[in-house]
Amino acid sequence: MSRIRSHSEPWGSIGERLRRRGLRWTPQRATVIEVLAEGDGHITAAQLVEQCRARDPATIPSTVHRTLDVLEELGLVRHGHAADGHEEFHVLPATEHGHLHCSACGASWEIGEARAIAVADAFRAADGFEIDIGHVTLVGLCRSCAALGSTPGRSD
Amino acid sequence: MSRIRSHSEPWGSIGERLRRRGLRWTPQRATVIEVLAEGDGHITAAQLVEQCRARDPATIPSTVHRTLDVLEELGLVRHGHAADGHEEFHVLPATEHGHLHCSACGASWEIGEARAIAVADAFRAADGFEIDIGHVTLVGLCRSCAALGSTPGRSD
DNA sequence: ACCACTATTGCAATAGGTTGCAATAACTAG
DNA sequence: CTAGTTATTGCAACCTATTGCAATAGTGGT
Repeated sequence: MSRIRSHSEPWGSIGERLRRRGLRWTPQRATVIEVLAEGDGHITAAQLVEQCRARDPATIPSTVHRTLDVLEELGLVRHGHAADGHEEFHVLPATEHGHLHCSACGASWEIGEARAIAVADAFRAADGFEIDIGHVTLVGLCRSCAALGSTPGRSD
Repeated sequence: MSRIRSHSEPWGSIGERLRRRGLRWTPQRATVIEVLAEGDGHITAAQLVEQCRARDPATIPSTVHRTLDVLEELGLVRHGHAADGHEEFHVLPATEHGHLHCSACGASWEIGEARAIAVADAFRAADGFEIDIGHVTLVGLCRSCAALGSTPGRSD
């Protein structure tokens, strides 16, 4: 059995998947993937570099970035953008979901699959647009900040 | 009458508005505002720097960025994020609107006030979230790319 | 008109991420 | 198991955007 907590199935055979495409299985990539497999499915490149360094102090940022590019091509991660526009990565498999950010109190949270699909359906019906709801973090005011009449800040 | 094409009213008295707040009216700020007032209401900081240089080759990027911060505090511009997360500025006054970007063909376009309000209403009703629809560019597949079964690229 | 005050500028230094390239090492074939 | 091929790495140079600070120059008061 796998020793990793989650997403265990698709991660186990990555070495083979890489080799089948003429790519290579390296210790650096193994480190990146270990960290990704143990995380909660959301991570920024900077956080990933930091966590890789905990395992291998020789970790080089550019290698991590390039590994993420490769993993995205393989379909194992997808990048999105946080409220401030910075790149963040979603580790797959993940259910369809979205991110909301309150620009007044700075809170961020997710909307579940049902809501995400409802939003996507609404766009598809109205514009014929097949929205990738998870790609960007939607910004606005949360219920309580809106009720308080808070003004949007510049948290991003 | 004003010589500028659009947004003429709020821009005329900026010098006074700045001074009333203890801020100053400088030639550099005048250059930035001239360019903003003549544009179409959407601009990135880099584009703004470039256009300011056409008028004043001595334009310094950091000055432009800081001027934009001031104008945002005054409520004359609002920043948002393009599909790739880069900052872009909306010149006010502007009607509520949103931006869509197709990750397959790279096209970007706007959704009008009616659709923007409909989206905002839907979020308010479902989540109590007061979405700032114009803040981020929504990414996905346009009608024709979706119909062709295009795969999302990495244009961002 | 001048002065004092201080917001603003311009520059230099910094930070963060990206890119080019020679050296390394993973992989495949024999 | 060995050797050749070439993907990948690590480093350094680079680029864009941000920040600190001394010098400059708008402003309001006299």
